[in-house]
Amino acid sequence: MTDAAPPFSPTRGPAEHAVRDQIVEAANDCFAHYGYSKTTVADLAREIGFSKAYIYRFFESKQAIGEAICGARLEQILTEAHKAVDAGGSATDRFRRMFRSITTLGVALFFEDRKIYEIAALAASERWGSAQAYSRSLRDMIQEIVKQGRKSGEFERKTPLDETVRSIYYAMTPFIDPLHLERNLDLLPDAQNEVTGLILRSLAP
Amino acid sequence: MTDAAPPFSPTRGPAEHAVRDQIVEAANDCFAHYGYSKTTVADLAREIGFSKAYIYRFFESKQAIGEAICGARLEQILTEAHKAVDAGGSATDRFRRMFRSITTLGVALFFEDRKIYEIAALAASERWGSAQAYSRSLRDMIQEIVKQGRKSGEFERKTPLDETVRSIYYAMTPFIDPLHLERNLDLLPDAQNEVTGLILRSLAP
DNA sequence: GCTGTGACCAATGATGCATATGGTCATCGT
DNA sequence: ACGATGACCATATGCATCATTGGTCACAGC
Repeated sequence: MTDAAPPFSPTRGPAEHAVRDQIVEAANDCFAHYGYSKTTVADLAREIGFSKAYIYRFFESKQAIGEAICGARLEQILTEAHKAVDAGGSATDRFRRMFRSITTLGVALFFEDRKIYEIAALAASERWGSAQAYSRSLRDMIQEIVKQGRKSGEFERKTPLDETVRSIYYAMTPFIDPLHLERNLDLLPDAQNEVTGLILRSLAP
Repeated sequence: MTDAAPPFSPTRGPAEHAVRDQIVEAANDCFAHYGYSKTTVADLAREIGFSKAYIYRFFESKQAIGEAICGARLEQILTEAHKAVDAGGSATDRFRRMFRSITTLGVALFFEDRKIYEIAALAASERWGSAQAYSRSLRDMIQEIVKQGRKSGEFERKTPLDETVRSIYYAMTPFIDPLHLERNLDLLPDAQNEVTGLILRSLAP
């Protein structure tokens, strides 16, 4: 198991360090307040009382800081989704709750923390590591549910697992990917439920 | 049956008129060459040897011209897709060919007529009438296939037809919508086949 | 009534430039 | 070896200015 740290975001310097945390904290505040692009590295430096150069001892670039913020928030969503999944029930129920919580949390992020959402959208459009890690985790989650459903006889077992998982993920995309989600807000929650239905029908044995 | 004309694009003046055709032709050339945004209405006017003001006797706006161009091209794609569908076979085969031809033609447009593709992307992102008409036609096509598959006993009949059609359409989105398609080029053709599989499994009786 | 236009306006866009910004480095103090 | 920085550079960004552009209208010739 890899630890809490995102698999790979271009970072440097000591991984555990008070100053690193300070930077992340300041970035969280500033990015959420003024947005990623309008926050300068100098702003962050001033905020924590160090020089700009020092920040670059801990992060390779401004983007790396953005990835850390974005990645943390996405992991938070994943954690909540996992909670929803772990609440038990059939694989069908688990899938429903998983999908539903992911989009609900995405929408919440959009309305309650727009500036952070924008970072996530940027991460998605530029394929940042944090976004890739997020989608990989999501596919892992789907895989777990499908595996369980197959074991319990709830889901079909003919289609290769990988293929099943990927195709489900693609079908979910319009309600998962920040770039798509914000364009589909007016379709919620109906469209999402209908796609859930389609996916579950496709899993029927 | 509504005629060849797109259901509603803000147009005006006589529907059949040599000058209208000239405008469309010039627009086709200029847009394809220089792009929609870099072609000015004055350019089109010069091209056909009339004044700019005269153009506005036939089109309510520059966008309306863009919609005409875009709409025509999208209808062309639909026509080709229809051909592929009408080639016969089971509903499954029909669906496969339909989906495949739509994305293939989309990709072809992207590589062979980038500038026109960009108009389509713009139309999608701004929800132009031509884009809406396209998606409606697509849903109609899906519906026809599903209906046929249901009649022949190939597809399940429990789910409401409308819901089935919409959910299939959503699942196809990543490979249909210009905005999504160009971001997913690297996944083709595998991902598309996998989603096709998922959709067909969901239709199993 | 139909064909056709030049003059005109508000708003959007290019253009050029000063400033700000991301990022590096040599260096200093401990 | 670690903590920390100011000076520095190339590029990106904001900004003020001015030119284009989308769009309208009153009017002219037939």
